[in-house]
Amino acid sequence: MNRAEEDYLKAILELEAYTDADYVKVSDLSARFGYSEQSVYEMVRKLQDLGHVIYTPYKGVELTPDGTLEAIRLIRAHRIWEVFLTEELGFKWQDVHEEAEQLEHASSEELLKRMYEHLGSPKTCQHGNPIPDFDNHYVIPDYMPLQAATIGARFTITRVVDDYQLLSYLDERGISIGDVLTIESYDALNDNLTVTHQGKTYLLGSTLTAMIYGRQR
Amino acid sequence: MNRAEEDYLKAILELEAYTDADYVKVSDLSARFGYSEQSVYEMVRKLQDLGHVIYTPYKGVELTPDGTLEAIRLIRAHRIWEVFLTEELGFKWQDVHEEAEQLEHASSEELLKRMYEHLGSPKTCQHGNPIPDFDNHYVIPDYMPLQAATIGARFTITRVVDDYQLLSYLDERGISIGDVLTIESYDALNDNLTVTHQGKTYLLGSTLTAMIYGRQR
DNA sequence: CAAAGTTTTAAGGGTATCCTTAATTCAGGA
DNA sequence: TCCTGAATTAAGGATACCCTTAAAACTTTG
Repeated sequence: MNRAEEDYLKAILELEAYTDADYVKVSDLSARFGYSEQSVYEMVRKLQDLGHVIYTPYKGVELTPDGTLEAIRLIRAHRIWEVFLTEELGFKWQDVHEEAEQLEHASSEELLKRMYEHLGSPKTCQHGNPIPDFDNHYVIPDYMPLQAATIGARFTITRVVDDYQLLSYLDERGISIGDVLTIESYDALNDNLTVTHQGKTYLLGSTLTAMIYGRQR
Repeated sequence: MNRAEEDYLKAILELEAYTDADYVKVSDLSARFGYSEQSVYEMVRKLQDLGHVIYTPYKGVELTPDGTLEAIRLIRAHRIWEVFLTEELGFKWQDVHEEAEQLEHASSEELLKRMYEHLGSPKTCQHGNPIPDFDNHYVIPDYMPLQAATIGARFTITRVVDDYQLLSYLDERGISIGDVLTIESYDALNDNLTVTHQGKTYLLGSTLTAMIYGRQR
């Protein structure tokens, strides 16, 4: 397992999860990495030879059980590092992605296990994404996007997309996971949602409301 | 700066320090890495083109100021990680070298600065090697090898070579940096030094006594 | 069901980092 | 000083992972 292979496997799992499909298109991987499709084909063939993926022409790539495990291992590593960087070293949550991206490829299982315990075995990273346990149970909870919340509801944020702009916006306003928003109104014309958070009112466009997930009641 | 370049620069600094010479031989680097001499020549030429080293045929390689800084940065990273792994995660000191070797290439300056503070700005790693500060002051203290200690002296361990066998030996016996050994006797025939540590007596061969450094009084 | 669009494969390149084998050049001891 | 062994350079290869351009195969849609 080297860096390139690991990046591909993780990307395949993430795209699978994101698009909710069993197959990931070569063109999607190509777009994701900014590599040519030819390069992706070559790597996909290699990963298939190594038994990590199965590639069906004109359908796409799917992870084998083996490849899934590797990908989950990387996602776990990534999120454990993210927690460490924010919780212990005081990094802002919008600044940890790149660091974790490097570290996840440089840490042994033993190290990650110890880190995980050291951090108190957190169930999610600070973005609200679940941290797969060391038995590789990885279920993505099905939260509701803020976009879909109903007027008057109280909406608890459980997960936000790891997007620099969004995270910075929320950080500046002191909004984080677990906080409650009250849905005040929706302006259909401008596609703006008005919410209140700890006494303050915010106008959120659909770009933001599509990236914030939670539960309403 | 990529992994290969970084490894070379660090190796050059370490070999310079180890052999106490201004120049490092290509053959030494070749032996150190287990690469062919030809490969080392190629990399040395590349590092010279990049301005990190100066290579004088038939003399050897020396680091430029720029190359020295890079190498010191890596050594600092390595040692900061070693402290973290032993102090915070409870790794045994003989088990941290490989982990740190990976992590040192995956951590930004910002991360290292935060780690360093988080660890309480330690002056040395747990092997007693100095951690260069962020102004890149790096002076290797000139300790006496245990080998050279005189009979009857009390010898304080200040540094041990990062060697798996040695570290395991010391770990099993609960001997670490700062501990005091009393030099009992020397058996010239078998080149064995007898020392006592916390009431227990040990017979140390020259392989070990050459890798333990300290101060005597 | 055929054209249009997408996906796949083929062919040929480039760079980085390693390799081996075989000259050639130099330094230091006899 | 000359010779020998060590150090250096040259030449040619391999693999990994990226690239572009272009042809071929397939899918989807009008």
